[in-house]
Amino acid sequence: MVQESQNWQQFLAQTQLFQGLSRQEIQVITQIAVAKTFFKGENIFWEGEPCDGFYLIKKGKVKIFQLSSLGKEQILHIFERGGHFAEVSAFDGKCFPASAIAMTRTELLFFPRAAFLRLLEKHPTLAINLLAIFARHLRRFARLVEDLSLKEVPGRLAVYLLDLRERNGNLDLVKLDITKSQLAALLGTIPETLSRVFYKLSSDGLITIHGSEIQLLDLERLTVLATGKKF
Amino acid sequence: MVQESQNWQQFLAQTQLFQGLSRQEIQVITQIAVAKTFFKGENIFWEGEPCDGFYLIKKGKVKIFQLSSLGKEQILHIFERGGHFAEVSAFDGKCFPASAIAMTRTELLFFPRAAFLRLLEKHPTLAINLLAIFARHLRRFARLVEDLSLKEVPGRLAVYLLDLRERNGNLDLVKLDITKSQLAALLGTIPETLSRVFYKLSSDGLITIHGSEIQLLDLERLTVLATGKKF
DNA sequence: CAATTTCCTTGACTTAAGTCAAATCTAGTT
DNA sequence: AACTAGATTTGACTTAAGTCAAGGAAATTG
Repeated sequence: MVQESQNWQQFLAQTQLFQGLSRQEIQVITQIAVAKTFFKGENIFWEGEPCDGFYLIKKGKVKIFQLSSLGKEQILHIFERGGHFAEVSAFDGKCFPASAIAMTRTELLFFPRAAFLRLLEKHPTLAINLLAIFARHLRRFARLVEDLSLKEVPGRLAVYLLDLRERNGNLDLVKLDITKSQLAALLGTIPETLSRVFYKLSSDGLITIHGSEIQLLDLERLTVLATGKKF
Repeated sequence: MVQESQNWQQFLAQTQLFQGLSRQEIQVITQIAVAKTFFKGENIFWEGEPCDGFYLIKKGKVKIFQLSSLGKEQILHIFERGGHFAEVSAFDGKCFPASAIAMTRTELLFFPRAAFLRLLEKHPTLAINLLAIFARHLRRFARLVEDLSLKEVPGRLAVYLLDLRERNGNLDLVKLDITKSQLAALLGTIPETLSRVFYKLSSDGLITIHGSEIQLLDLERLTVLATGKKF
């Protein structure tokens, strides 16, 4: 842990949360972090458990999700390298509002709550950074609610595909970076329904599908779908 | 405005956002606030408009909501006296993620964005307060997503009724403080469906209804419904 | 590379919830 | 108290999306 801290410091300085902090501050932060490793599929925490800190991803991919009593999954977000999660619980000290699972072998830095809160009080920059992060999460949630409540599955898929396109330099050929089952859980539906919606969009000429690669053929109609207007 | 500022100061000091600030700080804050009044039903802002500040409610009731292109409404939250909204947009400077309407005649204090951001940098207490507010909103949203995605309408209604009971000192006779149409929009459904669900719960013996007063007869089964387990 | 597991698709069916239209009911206002 | 605008309920119908079950595709692993 001690030798590695050199590597960490540069990494930490690049994250949303710790950006803008001085070397000294980063060094202090390094000292409170604890490394944890999780296997693929391993649970990091469950919804409802008490929270004792938050996590920063050094390597890997983490899924934040909720489960219904009947086993349906709603993915809230998927975090990758540099991402951090459970800051809200670490901040307010209440239980986790969702569960976390490592989607791949994952290396995390764990920041215990008490030390984190102390940092927060001492370093206003950190508080402002955290505000920006919370604001981003809130916007994401507002959009998720809008999608779940006011759009049908084809609309949500269109939103996702257009988003994916934008994230990948506006190329009309996009590649799904998660399985279709996971995509279904992210869109608030189930694999069977998603599969049928993919079929519908392709038979309507909006897209073509080859495995996980999807060609967006008709951006205009996809946009109409995504914004909810019913042609 | 100048004479009134005496009244305001005490009021501001009691809000979540400004609590813990000194008299001097409150005074500075008072000076940047602008009073605005809205009639019942008047629009305060629309989703997608650029944001130039946030609002604190002095009097009245404000509904924050999203509309689908077909006119369906999803209420995100209803704020009352002492509540504040649009802080996220004021903070990050992006467009409003939802619309706001005055549900009654409403008196607001408007805080322009630029002045607010300056305050935020100077007063760490304010930043911490705002973090707590954002955290609360995030938890509310996480729960809303869970309800919308993983629960059916009867379950969401049960959650609401049990919540309402708790807010009113655990009396089994609760009184709806919004119309049933608005409640439908809050639960992510429509009045017709809500009406049918009310009927079902009462014919199943879980509740009885007299207008806007609802007697909770079977807390156990209501809880089962609310937590999603299918009896 | 065979094997096993996980993922994806498809079909037949069920169901929760939305749509449309009309009849009531209610509360606030003149 | 009559009037009016909303709010609520109800009925008949449609539809999006979930369930269950089975077959095929793809990917991981020993």
